Amino acid sequence: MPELPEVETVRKGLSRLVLNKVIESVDVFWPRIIEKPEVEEFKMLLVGQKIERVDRRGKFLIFKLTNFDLISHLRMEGKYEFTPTQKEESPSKHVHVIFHFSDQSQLAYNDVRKFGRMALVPKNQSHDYKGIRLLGVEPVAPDFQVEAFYQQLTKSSMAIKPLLLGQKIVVGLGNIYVDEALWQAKIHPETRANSLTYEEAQHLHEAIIEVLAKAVEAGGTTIRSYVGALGEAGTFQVALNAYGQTNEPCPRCLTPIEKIKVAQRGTHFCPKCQIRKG
DNA sequence: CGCAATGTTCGAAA
DNA sequence: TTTTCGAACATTGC
Repeated sequence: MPELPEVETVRKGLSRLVLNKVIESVDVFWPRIIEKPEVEEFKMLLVGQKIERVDRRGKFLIFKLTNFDLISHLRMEGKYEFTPTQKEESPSKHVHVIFHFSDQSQLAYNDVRKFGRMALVPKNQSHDYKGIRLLGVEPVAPDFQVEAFYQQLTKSSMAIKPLLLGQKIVVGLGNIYVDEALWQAKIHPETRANSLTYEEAQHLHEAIIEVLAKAVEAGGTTIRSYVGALGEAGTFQVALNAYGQTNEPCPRCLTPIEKIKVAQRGTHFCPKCQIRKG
């Protein structure tokens, strides 16, 4: 589910449903989900903690608790499922963590591929956490500036697509929205970052902001529909121009969209609009 | 059966 | 030392 727009939608959903809930107990069925501290301590420290706020940094969710920050990354397929009353049935196959609240409601973490991770760190220390510390800027003004963006691009010989997926320059883009932003900016995904002109960087900068902002506004793009999971705004709320449009006509020039592999990721682009030069 | 899937991390190679 | 590349993580569905 998760690129920035989807994570932001989940954040809003959680803010609505679990704010001020007090954790009574925690179940962990797949210990590797918990990065730190060790599982028993993780469960113990969370008892009695109240959820005061839910924040987001890049694609990371941050639960602001009484005495800790609980960091959660959904990776490829992580989902949160809120249940207002205690559940009778045993948790479904792909639920790996359950937070039980004092009012009998509960929040379950479901993740088919088990790639997601959680970590508990001291209060207000999430910015120091390994995965968060080196993140680039949020893709909104005034954090995200063209001049700085262009300067960063000139420093790398990587193809532009994997560079943007790396989250080191600007956060939030994943495989779907990076294809969309590059299509909108008319830049070939394999173009070397340091061969982009200032003007191309400007177009890309604008495209990144617009693509992500529109998707946030629409509540994210859902490819697979999962009933009952937070952040499932429903179906296809954002029209995709490139991603998943293999052989479909480019909405600008009607040339069939092509699919190639770039840095081991499926990559969709228009061979006419997005000419590779660098 | 083989491959691809909304992401990050780690270690090796350059 | 730094940057870049590819494999690994785990499961499902086409």
